[in-house]
Amino acid sequence: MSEECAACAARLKGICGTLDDDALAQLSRIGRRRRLGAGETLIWEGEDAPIVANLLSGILKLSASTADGREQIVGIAYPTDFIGRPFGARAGYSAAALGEAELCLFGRRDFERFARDHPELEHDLLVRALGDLDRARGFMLLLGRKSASERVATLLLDMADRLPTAANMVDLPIGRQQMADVLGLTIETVSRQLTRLKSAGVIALPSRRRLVINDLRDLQAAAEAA
Amino acid sequence: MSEECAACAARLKGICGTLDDDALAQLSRIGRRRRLGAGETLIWEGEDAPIVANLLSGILKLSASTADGREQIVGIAYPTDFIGRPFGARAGYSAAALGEAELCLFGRRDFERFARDHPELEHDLLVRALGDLDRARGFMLLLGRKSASERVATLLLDMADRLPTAANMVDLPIGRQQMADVLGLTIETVSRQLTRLKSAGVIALPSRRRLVINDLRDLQAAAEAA
DNA sequence: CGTGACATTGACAAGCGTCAAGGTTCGTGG
DNA sequence: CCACGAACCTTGACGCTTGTCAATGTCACG
Repeated sequence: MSEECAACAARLKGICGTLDDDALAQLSRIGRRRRLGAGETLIWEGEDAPIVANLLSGILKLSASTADGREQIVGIAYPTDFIGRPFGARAGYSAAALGEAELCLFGRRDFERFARDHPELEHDLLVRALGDLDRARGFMLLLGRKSASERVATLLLDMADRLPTAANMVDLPIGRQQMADVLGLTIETVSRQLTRLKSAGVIALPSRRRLVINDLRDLQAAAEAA
Repeated sequence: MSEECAACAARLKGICGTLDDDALAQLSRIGRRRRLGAGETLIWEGEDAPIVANLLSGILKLSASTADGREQIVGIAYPTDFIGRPFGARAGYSAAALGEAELCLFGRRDFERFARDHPELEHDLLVRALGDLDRARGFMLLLGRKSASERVATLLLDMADRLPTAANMVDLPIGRQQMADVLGLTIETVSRQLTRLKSAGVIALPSRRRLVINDLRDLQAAAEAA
């Protein structure tokens, strides 16, 4: 096992978490580190993606777009998440860094070969894929059937859930435009709904990227109807 | 291997397709057949689903709903598709038969145990899950960013692609309300868009459940913009 | 031939997108 | 430390798309 792997952020919770030292040593031989600058794209929608990766730090957005440029964010990757599409060449969506990010990259073919020899890794990938699928389908309900205010409230709750929170305060990892791209709305509508929730006293927004939840129950109510 | 398995529709393309005769014999011991009547629900959203299944014939809808009853279809299962959520108890969506259906059922726990002992099966499940995930994410773009006419055109193309087609003619497996539930629209909007496409000469609708594509290119164009 | 489910059509209203004009925040360099 | 500029966000006015409500039409089956 490489020095790097031993000290790696993803050693426990990333895809390497299931592997023993021997296997990890093998895997480390086909992997390499890479930094991504803010906004840099790792995978392009529609192209043959020759790589897969494990996200070590930072946040990536996974997005699909129409021919005329409308964009929909179809997933957000957090550290230790697996990125890419093994066992199938064409990428259905782009992956781009929101801010600086660090990854552990693998050639897709190399990785596939390695995975087929390591059932415990494939099991882990399966569990991750099923979780992603559950999340994607939950979002389909939001995108297909929820109103703007329900969408915004749902997203705030989601982020409060998945991000470090102290005393009901969350540092938002994305700006308004990206919230809009996640929710299938425009930036203006997101802004208006945030203002509404603020005026109603449900939340406070002490700065652009900081959220305080004043009344969790009201926010949960707003996420389910209104 | 049981008699039944040998003659089964899913023997080749279902999850059993990867297994050798010995393994299949084992699997057949924990599986059982079941018929579902039209509209019957196999899995309820939010409940602990104790089973998984392989669809043999018929079509199932996978759907999620809001507390106040709005429904979104998050997937459609065709014969040989795998249904259910191994390695996680709570079902994120319901599965119900559209018309008569026949399945091969497994206890979830039994199936999980079997899968962990058969890496080739887990690999197959992984590939299926990744495919489902791609499809779900493609639909997120549709639900978040496409107009009503683009959505309807996209669905028609999708069905023409995945269903038996003869001379540009497709027998639609679902009614207008279910199209609306797939597309995140109302039945009236679906109906109006179909009328529009019909009036434009792009398609013909000789009967409720029968579609003829007159001009494939126009339909493809309609799916991408307008 | 009648009945009920399914589909179409129309009128209207609401919700969200579009366009446009400020306002705020943050980083940079003076 | 302040001033400036750019990016980001908010707010307002308006109109289009789609949802809602209601009436009518059509098909399939008994």
